[in-house]
Amino acid sequence: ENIFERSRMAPKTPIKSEPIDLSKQKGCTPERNPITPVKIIDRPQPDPWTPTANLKILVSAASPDMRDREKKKELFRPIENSEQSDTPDSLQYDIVDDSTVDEFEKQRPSRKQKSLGLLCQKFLARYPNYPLSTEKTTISLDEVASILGVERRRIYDIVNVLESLQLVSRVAKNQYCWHGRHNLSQTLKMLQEAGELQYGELMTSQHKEQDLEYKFGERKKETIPDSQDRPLLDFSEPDCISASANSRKDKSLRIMSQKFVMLFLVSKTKIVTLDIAAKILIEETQDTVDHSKFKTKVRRLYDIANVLTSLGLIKKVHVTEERGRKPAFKWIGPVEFPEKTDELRGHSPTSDPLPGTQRGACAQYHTSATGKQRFTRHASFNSAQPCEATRRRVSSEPNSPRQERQACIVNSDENCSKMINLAAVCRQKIEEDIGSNITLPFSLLPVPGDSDFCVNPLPQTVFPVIRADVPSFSLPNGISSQASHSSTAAASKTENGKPTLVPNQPFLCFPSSSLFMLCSGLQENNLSEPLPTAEDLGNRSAEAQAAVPPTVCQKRSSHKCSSPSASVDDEEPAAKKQTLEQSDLPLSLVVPKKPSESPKAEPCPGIGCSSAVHLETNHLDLASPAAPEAANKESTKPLDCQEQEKQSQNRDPDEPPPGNEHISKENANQPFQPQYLYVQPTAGLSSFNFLFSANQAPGAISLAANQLPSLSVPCVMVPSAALASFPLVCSPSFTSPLPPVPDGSFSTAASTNFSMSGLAPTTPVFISTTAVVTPKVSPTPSVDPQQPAHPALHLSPVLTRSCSAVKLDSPMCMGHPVTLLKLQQPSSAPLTPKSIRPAHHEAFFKTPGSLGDPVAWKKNEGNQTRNASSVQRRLEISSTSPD
DNA sequence: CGCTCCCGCCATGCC
DNA sequence: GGCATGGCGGGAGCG
Repeated sequence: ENIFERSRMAPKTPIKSEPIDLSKQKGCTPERNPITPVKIIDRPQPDPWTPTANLKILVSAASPDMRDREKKKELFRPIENSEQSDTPDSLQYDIVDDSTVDEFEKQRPSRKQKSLGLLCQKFLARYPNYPLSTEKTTISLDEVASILGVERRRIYDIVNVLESLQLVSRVAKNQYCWHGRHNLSQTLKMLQEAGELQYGELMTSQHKEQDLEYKFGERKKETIPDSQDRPLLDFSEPDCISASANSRKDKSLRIMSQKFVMLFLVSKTKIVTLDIAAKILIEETQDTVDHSKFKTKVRRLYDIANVLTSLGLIKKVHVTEERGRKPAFKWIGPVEFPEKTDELRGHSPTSDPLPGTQRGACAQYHTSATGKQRFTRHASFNSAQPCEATRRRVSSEPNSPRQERQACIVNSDENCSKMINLAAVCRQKIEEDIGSNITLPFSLLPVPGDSDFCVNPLPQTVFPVIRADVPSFSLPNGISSQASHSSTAAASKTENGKPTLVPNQPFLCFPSSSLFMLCSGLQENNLSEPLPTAEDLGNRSAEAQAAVPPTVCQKRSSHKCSSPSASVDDEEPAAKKQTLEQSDLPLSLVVPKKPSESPKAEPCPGIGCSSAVHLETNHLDLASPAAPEAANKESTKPLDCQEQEKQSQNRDPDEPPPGNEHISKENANQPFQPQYLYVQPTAGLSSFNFLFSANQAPGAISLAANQLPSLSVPCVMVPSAALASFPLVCSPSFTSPLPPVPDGSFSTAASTNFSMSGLAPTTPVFISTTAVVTPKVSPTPSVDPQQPAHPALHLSPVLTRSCSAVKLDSPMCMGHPVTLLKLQQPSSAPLTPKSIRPAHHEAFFKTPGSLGDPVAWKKNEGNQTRNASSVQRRLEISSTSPD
């Protein structure tokens, strides 16, 4: 044994070659037999090449114990020790150094050397970050395991995480294909988008963990009712939604990894503490997490974190909170992702290195599809699942149980189709939900300054956001192409500091219960996005949804991070801040301060169901939209961010962070806080509640001048029919003389104008305390302007939160679902869809009756405005009414 | 002592 | 029944 060891040692230097050698492996060599290799020993050695190979063999042969012993022995050797000493603790992340690492490890049996992180580094060192697209590198688990001298089990841990980021994909049994980082940015982008949808604002605002935790728990319950953890993005695995999902908690590690990454991407601070992450990730939405489970989750997170650390995506930090110091991880990877669906990176961008890369397919699909595809709802919908099933089967070719993965890889077409299907489904859903009533109802809710929650992030359920362009709203042309253009254009404009978006302000509609948060800074950006016409909505809805929300989120995040370039700088400060302040809470979720407060409390069964449905759709959406989005919108994002920053600067008062808590803090500091938009999808599309932050300073409003009132939009709530009774309420505070925006602008004038053409009759308009938003109702072709009253009808499906809220609060509410106002022109609002609020929603939904008099509302509003001042004003209809 | 997290048992699922 | 995966958590290394 000793001999072996020695031999190893010696070669080690040469070992460096190993990686190279491995490279040889590239080119999927069939040799590598995908077949389950017989245990290491058996497997034929691919490379006799160097002595290393022999070593490998030996190693493989040797039992772990043997190795350990040997290592230990070696340790004792003086020389070796000296060498070892070199390797301080640092297991550097240098991928390249694997050779050194190897040595160290070998030499030292120490635990560290066996760490998964180190192992991962070694693993990564073996493969090029950006492999030539032409070559395929296959990874044989057994080989790698033997080479690295670890058990296969460990390799699985690594591979699963890598797979979650699409750095590798499973090709066959025991065989993975190395993709490298070509797609990493895309993957991250997708995750970010998905994360925004799921976790929405949670992360953005800095909250205390507790809050987060609670929120998460609640959310999950609500939003994710059924789902266990499904891969948000199932890159390779299509199965997510499909039935297979459940089996074996499939790949929970991968899913966890994705979620974990999502948390970072969504988090403003980019710091996530393990415990929060664990709580969030704990499937059990159900009751409080058991301790044991929590513990287990944390262990898993460590595993994931080690791999991510090796990838250079995160680093460990500590967040000090009141409670004490907590372990946390900070995202040090890319924050901004190029818009392009293509590779952002120089590396083989356009051509997807990965044959099956969904993205590529998606992108393509996207472009072409965006043009205008309409999928029949059912058809698409139906097709979707079948597709997957088919896919699996088909893909199953590789007998590996995980055919899915293969499918992904192998069948790019399938992926594309899948994506398409998803998109179609999304649309359908949107269309259905919104249906004739496409009009986006807005519920204006006064935001109480103190409301705990600002925004509740909806974990998953974000529905596709629909952008409504006021002007173009109905325009057929609007289609995706426009949207993309406009969005980009808008973005660019915004960068210039001009709020050009005006005409097309996107609206986000969230069917189910999604909340949107608007950040002042963000708003502009959001606004910047072109509003799609109604049709666009339908068509693009899926895309838009995915795209929009994310964009918003990013923007928010960008606040701090700001531009990508800036991000780096920002990050550190942010981190510091966090540590210093509290912000350490990596994830800032907007959650009701008190869990108890959260209206959601317990998910109502009914709600759960509804939500569940949504979820699925969402998932679908996520997957599909993401890709397309990237192409169209992403471009805007960065810009947005910048703009935001600019804006923020200009605005001075505005605060970047949307989070309520955030707001609270910020508010304290700054008079004007960002406004939020709340969109509550609870009732499904039928009732949308939008909240606009009330805080806007008049000046902010002025921004609106552009047609992009969004920035300044305070809070607008459009109550349901109940509200109808109320014509429009303008917050008194609303002094800003902003030039009334033509249509949807929120300007005061607008408020007066509120009468929506379509909605006018019933639609009540609400204006937040400070600002008034008038949803313009542009005649939306698809939407029924007139139906505003109907929303209730729609509500039924939506029940989810609203229902819960209703249930909780007052059944009455149920009866009156929120009336939707059609916002034709969301334009004004830079809404970011985010999570939904739980309890608060209730308030929203409450009909005036339940709430009390409309007058009461008004009063409330007035009060709120007074009280709330700049701080977030939430529409707390509930506050007054609830009890 | 608490944070990390290695290690490997064993369940799950597919041949 | 064998094998591939991978969930899981005991318990030990480490600071």
